[in-house]
Amino acid sequence: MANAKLKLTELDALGQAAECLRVLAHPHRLRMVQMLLQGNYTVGELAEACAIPSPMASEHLRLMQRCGFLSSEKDGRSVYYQVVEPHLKNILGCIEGRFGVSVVSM
Amino acid sequence: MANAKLKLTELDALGQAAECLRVLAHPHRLRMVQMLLQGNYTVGELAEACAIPSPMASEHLRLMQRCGFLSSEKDGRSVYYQVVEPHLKNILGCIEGRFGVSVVSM
DNA sequence: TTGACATATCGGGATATGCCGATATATTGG
DNA sequence: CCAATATATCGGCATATCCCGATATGTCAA
Repeated sequence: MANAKLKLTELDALGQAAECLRVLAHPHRLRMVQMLLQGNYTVGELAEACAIPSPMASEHLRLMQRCGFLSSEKDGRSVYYQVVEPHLKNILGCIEGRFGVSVVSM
Repeated sequence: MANAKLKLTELDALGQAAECLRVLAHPHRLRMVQMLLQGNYTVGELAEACAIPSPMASEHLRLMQRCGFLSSEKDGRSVYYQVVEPHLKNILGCIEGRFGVSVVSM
C-alpha cells in the first residue's frame, strides 16, 4: 500500500475533531442533543429526561455550548438551548441507525 | 414543549454509543480509521502516518478491534487491519466535511 | 540457531473527566 | 422585601485515559 493517493485530514484538525467527539461521547449529552434536534427545551426539561439534577445538566450544556454545538436563549427564569452545529444531525442519525430509536411522549 | 412525540434512544444504548465515540475520539485513531477506509495498512505503516511508535499504534488498534470497529489479518510478520463497522464511513465523512481533507501521496 | 524485525503487552506516573455537595446568581409572585 | 424557583458555578474526590519505557512473542533471513 505504498505510493497510494490518500485523502487525509491534518493531524491537528483531527485533534479538534477528537475534542468534539469527546464532548459528544456521554450518554446524557447525547440524549440532550437528540432532544434539541427535535425541539426547544429548558435545562430543567433536559435534566428530567436524563434523570439527573439540573446543575449537572447545566454543566453538560455549558460544555457543549463552549465547543460550538449549542446556543442558549433566556426566557424569564428559564434558559432554552438550541443546536447550532449542523453536522450533529448527521452524527446522531448514525447513532440512531446503529443503536435504535423509539417514539416517546414527554 | 411538553406532551410532544419524541424519537429517543434508550439511555443504556446511548451509553454504548458514548463508549464507541470515546474510542473514536483520538487524533491518531481517527487518522488510522481514515486510512483504513481507503486501503489496507500494517501496524507499522499506520504508526508512521501518525508519527508514533509502533507499540502505541498497536494499542490503539487493539482498542478499536475490541469495540468492533476493526478486524486484523496476519501476513508473515506484518498484521493488516480492516474496518468492519459500516457506520464509521459515514462518521468520518462528517468529520472530513467539517475539518477538511487534502490528497497526499504516501 | 542467531540476529533482526514487526507486533503485542505490561506497569506506572501525569493528566483529564465525571460526579457530587454546596453555594451563588437571576427572576418571579406575594 | 421575602421566599421560591431556575440556572450557573465552585472545590474536591474517585476514576479513567494517555503516553512512555521496558519487555515479550512471533516470524523471517542467513
